[in-house]
Amino acid sequence: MIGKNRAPTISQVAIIAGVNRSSVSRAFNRPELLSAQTVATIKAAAESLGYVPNRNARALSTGRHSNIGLIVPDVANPFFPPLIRAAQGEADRSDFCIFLGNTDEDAAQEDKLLTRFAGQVEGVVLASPRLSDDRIREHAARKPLVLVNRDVAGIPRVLIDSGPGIAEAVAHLATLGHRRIAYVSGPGISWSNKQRRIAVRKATTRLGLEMMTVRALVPNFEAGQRTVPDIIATGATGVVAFDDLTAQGILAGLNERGIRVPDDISVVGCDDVLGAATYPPLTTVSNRSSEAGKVAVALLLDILNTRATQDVRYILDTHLVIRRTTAPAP
Amino acid sequence: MIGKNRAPTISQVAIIAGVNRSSVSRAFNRPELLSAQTVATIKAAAESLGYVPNRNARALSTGRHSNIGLIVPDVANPFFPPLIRAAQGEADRSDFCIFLGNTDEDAAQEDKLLTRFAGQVEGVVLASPRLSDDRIREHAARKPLVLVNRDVAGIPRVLIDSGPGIAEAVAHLATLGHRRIAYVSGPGISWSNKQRRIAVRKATTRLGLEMMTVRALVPNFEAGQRTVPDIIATGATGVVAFDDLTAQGILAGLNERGIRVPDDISVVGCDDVLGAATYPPLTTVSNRSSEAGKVAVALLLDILNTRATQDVRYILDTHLVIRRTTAPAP
DNA sequence: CTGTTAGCGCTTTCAA
DNA sequence: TTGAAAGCGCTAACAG
Repeated sequence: MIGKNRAPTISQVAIIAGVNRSSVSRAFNRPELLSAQTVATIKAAAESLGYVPNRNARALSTGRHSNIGLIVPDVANPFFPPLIRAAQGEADRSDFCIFLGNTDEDAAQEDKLLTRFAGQVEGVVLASPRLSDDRIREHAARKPLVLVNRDVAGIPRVLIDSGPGIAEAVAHLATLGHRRIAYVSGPGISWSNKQRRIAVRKATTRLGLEMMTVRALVPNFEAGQRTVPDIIATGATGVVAFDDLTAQGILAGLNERGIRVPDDISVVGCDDVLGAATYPPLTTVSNRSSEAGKVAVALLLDILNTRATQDVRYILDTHLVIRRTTAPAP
Repeated sequence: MIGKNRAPTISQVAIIAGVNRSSVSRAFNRPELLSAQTVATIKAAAESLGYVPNRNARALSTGRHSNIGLIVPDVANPFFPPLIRAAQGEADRSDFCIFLGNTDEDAAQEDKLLTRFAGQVEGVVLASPRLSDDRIREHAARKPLVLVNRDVAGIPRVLIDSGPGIAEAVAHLATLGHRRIAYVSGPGISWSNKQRRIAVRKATTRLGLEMMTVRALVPNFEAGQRTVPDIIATGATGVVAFDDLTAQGILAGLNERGIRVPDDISVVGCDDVLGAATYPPLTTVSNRSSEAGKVAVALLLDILNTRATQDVRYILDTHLVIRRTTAPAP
């Protein structure tokens, strides 16, 4: 029988150290209130038992769990792992643990996880939530909440603004002589998608280009690939895709039909999650998801510390990363 | 001031429902012990307050947290997100929450997280741990532990065996008439690399093929791309790469030089982390990291339920996934 | 069926 | 500088 022995408690330490339980507690939290002698004895006793404070019990009495929740729509979407990793690192610096939640892009699941986390976390970071604004506000009213890539007034949020990057991308295409630009959209509910579509619209209008929209139902490789006929139908020579996965699918679909990139058509991705790992290497918009994760956690921790609500709207700018899927219009 | 209101407690519900606190508890955990009437009243009261049981407090009294830990070396390594996602899904089915830990491939960090999780989780899944066997055993003695891709006798573990998949790959190439096979290796220190190289060696020997090894220093796109001249130099018509990232780099490097895949040369990857997202879609060896995550959690949950130690050694075989980078030898 | 009574492991006044 | 006692929110015998 392994793993069945209960962890040593504060009382056991107290007994073998010959002190009261409260002293043991102090030895760990406010050692300056105790004589160096006592602290030493207690630490030694604790050490000998392999005692490690039960964070759970501590939380019950203090209300401070030193846990935060992190909820993402899809762990396996390459946009999120860097964000998760950075969030994790930032939490770690403050001795916080992270509860990870995966919602499968489902609002109901978000709700479920949020309530399941209740009572175990001090606050949560909600990345790209699918929940309605109202529902988000309700949750925020119960517990500190930081949003990533969702712009709800009054709720602290960190937003990756693809605007500048997209504007650069369109300008880049215009410079290369492209006059008809197709935007291949992502999920309709997504804040990012709306933002990107608008950015393309604005840039094309300003530069006097034509813009068409092609709909990809979900942001992934296959969906991108399937949009290729529609893209061809638009007669566009420049394509801006919702994200890199979609762009990669488009690349594949184009290649399949013998349409050369960038000779016949130029393609720009968004989020730079594939690095240079496509062929040809994808021109794309930088994503900064890792910074977003770090900042979101830092913000949450700050709110937790100051116990003050902050209506922060933290913007991370993006820029264009030119690789080899863009070239002069044919 | 948002997010400062304490969550409603069982006592508040009890008061407005006009019952004892224990009845409220029963209404949620053992409703069959109460009259339907009482349950209804209580549920209504709870609902009106927005009461949700505090899992933390429950855990303190029952010893069951319904939380597990999941520790991985690097969230951003594409091998892990599917594992994490599947683990999460499996835990979710049993209403378990997951603490996620990232160790940056660092044994000390593993230790740290393991103790930080103590008292908050019932057990943990350790993926590809860097800790010593002894240390792992110590941790396993305190709390149920399931290992992924680490073979320590006596500790329940799930192992992904790339051997069969690689053997299939080589056989597949042989069937297609390839006689000279190049293995593009991964990092020398890696256990997986060793395992895979040996598998290629064994299969080529058995089938009477020639095998050459080409060294890629790190397993990524650029390194793979840089091996192309060496690959060409070997005169091999079939290539087995350490992993998909390397294979993708090779694809790009080949394409750059006008060498057609699969017409001129066949390429096989390993780990199937890219799905069909390369062009041409990559023939590769399945990795099953997602199943590993699912199985590991299921195993852990089972151990938790039965409260019995099980010396399980769960092997996940791999197989060849034939896509479009392999064809008859020229 | 439902209330009473002890705790779970730890922190935190309040006294001494 | 240390101990005593109350309590965080919930569960679990034990009565009734």
